[in-house]
Amino acid sequence: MTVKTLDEFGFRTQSSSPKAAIASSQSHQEYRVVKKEEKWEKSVLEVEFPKNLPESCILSVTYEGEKRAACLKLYEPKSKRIYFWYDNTGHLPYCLSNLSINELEKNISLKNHPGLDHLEPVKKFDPISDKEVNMTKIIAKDPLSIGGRPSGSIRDLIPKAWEAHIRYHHNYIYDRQLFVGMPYKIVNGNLVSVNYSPPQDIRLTMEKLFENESEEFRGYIDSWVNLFQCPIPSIRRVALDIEVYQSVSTRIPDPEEAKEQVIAASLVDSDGLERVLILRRKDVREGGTKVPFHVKLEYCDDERQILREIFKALIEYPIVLTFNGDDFDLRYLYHRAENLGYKKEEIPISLGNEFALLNYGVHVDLYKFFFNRSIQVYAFSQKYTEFSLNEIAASILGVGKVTLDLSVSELTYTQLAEYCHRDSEITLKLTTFGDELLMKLIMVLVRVSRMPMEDLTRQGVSGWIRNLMYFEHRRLNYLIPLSEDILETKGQVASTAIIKGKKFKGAIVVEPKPGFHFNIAVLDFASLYPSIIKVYNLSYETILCPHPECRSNTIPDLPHWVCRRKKGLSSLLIGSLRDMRVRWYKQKAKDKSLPESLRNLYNVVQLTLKVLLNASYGVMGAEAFELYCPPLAEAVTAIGRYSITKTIEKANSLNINVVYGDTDSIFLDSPTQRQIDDLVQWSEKELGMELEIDKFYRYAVFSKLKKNYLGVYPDGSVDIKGLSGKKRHMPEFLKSAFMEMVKTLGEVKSPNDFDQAKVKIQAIVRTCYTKLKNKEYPLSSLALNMMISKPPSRYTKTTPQHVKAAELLTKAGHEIKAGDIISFVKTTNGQGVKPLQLASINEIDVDKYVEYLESTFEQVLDAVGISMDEIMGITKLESFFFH
DNA sequence: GCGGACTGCTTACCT
DNA sequence: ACAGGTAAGCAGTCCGCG
Repeated sequence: MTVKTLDEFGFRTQSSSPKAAIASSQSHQEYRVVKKEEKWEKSVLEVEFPKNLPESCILSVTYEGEKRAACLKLYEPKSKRIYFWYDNTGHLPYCLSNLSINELEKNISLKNHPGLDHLEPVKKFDPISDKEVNMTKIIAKDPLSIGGRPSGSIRDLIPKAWEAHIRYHHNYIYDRQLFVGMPYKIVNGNLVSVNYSPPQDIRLTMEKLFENESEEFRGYIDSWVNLFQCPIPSIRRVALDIEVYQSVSTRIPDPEEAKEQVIAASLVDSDGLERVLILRRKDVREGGTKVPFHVKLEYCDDERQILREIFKALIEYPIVLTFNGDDFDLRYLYHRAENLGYKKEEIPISLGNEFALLNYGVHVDLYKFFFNRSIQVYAFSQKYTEFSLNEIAASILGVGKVTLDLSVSELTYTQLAEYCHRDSEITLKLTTFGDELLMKLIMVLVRVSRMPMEDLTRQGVSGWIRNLMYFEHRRLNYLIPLSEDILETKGQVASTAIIKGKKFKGAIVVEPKPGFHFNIAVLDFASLYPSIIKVYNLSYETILCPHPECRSNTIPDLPHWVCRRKKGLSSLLIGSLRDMRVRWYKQKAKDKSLPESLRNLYNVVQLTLKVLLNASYGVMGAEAFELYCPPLAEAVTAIGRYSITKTIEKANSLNINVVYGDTDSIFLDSPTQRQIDDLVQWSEKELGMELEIDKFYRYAVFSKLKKNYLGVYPDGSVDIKGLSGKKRHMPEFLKSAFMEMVKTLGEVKSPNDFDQAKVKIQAIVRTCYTKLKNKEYPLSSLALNMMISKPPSRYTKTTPQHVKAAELLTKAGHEIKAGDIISFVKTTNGQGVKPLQLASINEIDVDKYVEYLESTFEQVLDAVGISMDEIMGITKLESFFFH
């Protein structure tokens, strides 16, 4: 029997899937896993099914096509295994119509639809009109009948269908109000929630912290505390990586064709087992490196043996980790197995167009998760800037991939083993470092977003927030609105963006006061936009609400008004999450009096909230977001502009000199503690916003440019924002010269020290200049490294320099794909650029590099009263004499 | 036929 | 497929010019 089909995901359907014999909840055997050795040979898993299951955690919810039922994947921590539970409540897919049953019954094609089960009247609360509405629930036998078929789906047969776009397995979670990531039991075949209650001291602290909030708001806080405090089980898992023979070394093997042999695979698990499977081949060179002692090297004469061992792991481990397994490893294995004569039901993988899922456990593709911008920026503070396993592992773990001089096909067995092993070793480590930070982050995100782990790790933050909001709609029996209806009733934006092509006005950037300023205090609003959403009751249903009496409750700078009668959903959700982070988790994460493990946990929650909160405003202004509401997004930024403007006015009235500010921050020149306190109190009282000291600089340097400055902390470390010398694409020689200058500026303690610094900086520039002129820098340090964001052929409007270089590379036989970093140098001949790989030192355009040197240093030096022209004048003169 | 003024494209950054 | 605002460098176009 099959485990599930993936129609629900909108996948290309595999007609059948591997034979994981799983009894239904009606089964009466004891729960235990039976591995039959003879079955293993076919990679077939047999599980006798639990009628009872001790406390287990829901990792995932899917739809099982053959059983026509939702299926839960539960992780039981003692046996460290996954158990399935199928819905036994008779839950069916449905959508909603505003037509009555009578009206719908006149619709012949609906009435005769083979997938139609029955019709049912329901009352829903419509948040847009703020009224109860009568609707009809159209209940179907299977999800595809509602929607998803190219034609003839129920949702296409009626004039307007609500909630028909929601994936069935998500819908099931909402209707059952399932807490994914939380503990449940199976008792007599039924799913039973295990109640968790946080320790009393935490409950009391929360009560105290939020005693002034409404009961409604406190309700949200309570439910979050449960989710965040409930212990997270450590989940048994394995990292998988395969190597494929390459006939042409620059060509990546095609996973759809899977023509070449799988020559190696490694499986590194969380219990310390590390295996490498190596295919014996002809003509493999002898020798090579030593593979670490603890790694189990297994030579296989037949490629099928390798696949069999991998498939065994795929039906054994609750979580399988890969790096790009969706697009490569699992896809390749699937088609390779087919090519080798495996039947579909013998392969424990289900392929979709974009995903590769497992029939037993949960496949987490770490590439997808790390690629998520929110994770990159907010959870890892931009620690990694490229998305290769090597880059990510090197910057997070300090260990990268094994570097190869040859292609994998040319390696000796042990070299190949070492290479392959390292990949899965670091893949696993990405989930174990920092006390399993990443797994915990995923689990907490699963809990907050109420989303299955497979979906969560593959979707963007807008998907998470949508799911969270939908879940809440269902809890309150709110009709989930159609995006088009929000847009129609909430109309157009009222502000104009400064940038062409943008939809509405954004934040204010204060004109910096050029020069250096000693003793700078930087104040900012704690989570400005989420605070605004909370304090101003912003939500798609409260902005421009239908009540005449609310029209006077307007937003500064805009004609929009906000509801007075009712609290907005997103205001409550985002507001409560914001408060949890600011008032509790952020502080606890820093509390040195707590044991490290606890602090760690608080940090995970804090980071999770950061990710969600930072995106909460952005999604409201993103067309692809299902609850997209432009007037709401522009209201947030308008109130933001109002807040910072009023705060600057107040600061000025307190005689504080504001030298710079951006969106939610203000830079104050030598304020007294008293002045700061006054300002903070004023903000709390007049704006209802928490203004706090973010950082303090011994001195800061501003040019006339916005978003460009340098701040020196009291300990001499330097904060650099926006300056060219720090930008990723700048050549290495320039970045290191720039950093030398920065270090010199870090030593400046008082205005008088600039004279001394000037002498040192002059020397730095001189050295750099002479080395350039004498071509003493290695070619690679002269290379600009720029990302190519789309394939070279898609640049139709202009051909930027890095694309020219990419074209030259393509001609030379390299494959260039979107996201690649193109390294190129400036040359005097040809098109003015050449890819690093094809250039030589004597065609370098030295003058161009001198220009870069000048402009980069100028950004900082002009502001501290050091003239770059003067330095360059002297430098050029000197170098003239030296020649 | 050429150079300056201008606009637009692209990337990288800030909040 | 979270937003808008800013900067640098370059590509491409237009216009004037005996």
